[in-house]
Amino acid sequence: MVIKIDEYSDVPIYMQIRNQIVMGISSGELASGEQLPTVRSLALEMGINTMTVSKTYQILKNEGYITTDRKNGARVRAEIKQSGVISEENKAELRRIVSEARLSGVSKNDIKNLIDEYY
Amino acid sequence: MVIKIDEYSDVPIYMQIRNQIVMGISSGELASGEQLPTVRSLALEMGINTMTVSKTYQILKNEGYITTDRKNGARVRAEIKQSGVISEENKAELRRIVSEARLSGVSKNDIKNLIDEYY
Amino acid sequence: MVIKIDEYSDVPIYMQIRNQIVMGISSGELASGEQLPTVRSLALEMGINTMTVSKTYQILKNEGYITTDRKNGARVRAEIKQSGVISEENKAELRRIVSEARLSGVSKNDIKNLIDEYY
Amino acid sequence: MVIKIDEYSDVPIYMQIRNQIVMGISSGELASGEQLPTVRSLALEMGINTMTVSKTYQILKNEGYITTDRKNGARVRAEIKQSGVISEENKAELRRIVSEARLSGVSKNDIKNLIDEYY
DNA sequence: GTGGTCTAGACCACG
DNA sequence: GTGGTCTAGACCACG
Repeated sequence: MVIKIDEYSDVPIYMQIRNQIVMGISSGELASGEQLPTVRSLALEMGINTMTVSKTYQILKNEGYITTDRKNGARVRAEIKQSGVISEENKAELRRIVSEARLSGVSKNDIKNLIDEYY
Repeated sequence: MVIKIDEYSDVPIYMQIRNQIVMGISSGELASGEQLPTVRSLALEMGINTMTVSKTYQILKNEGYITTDRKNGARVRAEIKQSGVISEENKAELRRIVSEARLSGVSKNDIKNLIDEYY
Repeated sequence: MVIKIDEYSDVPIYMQIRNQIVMGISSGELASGEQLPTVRSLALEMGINTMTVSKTYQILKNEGYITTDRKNGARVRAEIKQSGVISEENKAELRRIVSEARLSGVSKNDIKNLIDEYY
Repeated sequence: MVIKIDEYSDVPIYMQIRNQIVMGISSGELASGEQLPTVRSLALEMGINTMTVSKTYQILKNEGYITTDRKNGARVRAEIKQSGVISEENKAELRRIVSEARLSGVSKNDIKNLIDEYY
């Protein structure tokens, strides 16, 4: 899986990587149980510091998306806990996006088509 | 229109205000051409720095949502330009949210229902 | 409140500080809404790196014990969410401690007296 | 006695095994003088490194919970020395757990009921 | 002035 | 070899 950093983005690097890995898991590009690159190799590959990648992995681990151990490195977690709900933060973000889309003249159906595309 | 600040949020205050005004315009709570409070009065009312409100208005103006002049103060722009598309940033955010919702076991329809609710 | 680091402990520094702040909040030594030392001042006072203190504050924030913002620094959160239950991790730890105490010849009542003392 | 490793736990494997054996001795599931599996067989059974099991036995021996010799292998120690007190480390841990439970809205009695259950 | 992010580099425990 | 911790130092956004 290719991870790309937008150096001009306001989103911190560790969060950009986190987001792309989450999307990779969701899309199936990263399979359940699949090995992730080591902290060092990913850092080297992306030209960033190991601490930054380490922070990403710790967040993903905390969120229950991956598991890490010193022996095997990081892996996509076999059984990701399903809360069954969208977080309040994400709901607020979704509402903001929908509002902006509406003001830009985007139809409700156009948004729903994007949902279909991304889901 | 009542604007509420979440002191626990990571979203900067100026951005929280900006988002709520945009959502207010989208929902119609803030009518086209409607006068917004002055920077000073809004800052006073919310107990925040005038610089913060000023920054919010500057952004809203740059985004084309409001107009400002010394005579009339800030007003909701009569004709907001409609690009007809969702910004790349918002698309990326939407994709992230959909991915996380999917991994949380939320169905595609549940998300679409939220779109209906927010649109 | 005085925070003390045991440099010979296996518990990481950031976690030692985190634990002491949590205990301070629980005991009331740190009042609701009370200001915590700034990252820089605490780091200086304890002779450790700001990153280490920063990590502590981020964990406490994540756990809902404190709130941080760039303006006011860190404060004990006014309304700490109460799950009403002991985490599985803490239950496992408690069970381990009770088992070891029992094997050391410590009576059930002695342990309960400690609970009274610490609660 | 069945020993189970939680691959998602931050507790090192050698410590997880150590803890379960100690709890097994305390509960009586492992009787006084009972033979423990050999390092090799336990490692094979659990699919882990013999070094890991060896480290576990070394610790248990140092702590006075088991005896080891080349002839008899490892056995639960017949007379485990009873200090009569809880170690300072365990007291600190207990205090942390009680503090967190209290802040989570868990009553003193709920904790004591757990003591009854685990003792 | 505050917390947040990031780097370069180091050492450590686990296995 | 792996992730985890920590330092010294820097720059940034927010307010």
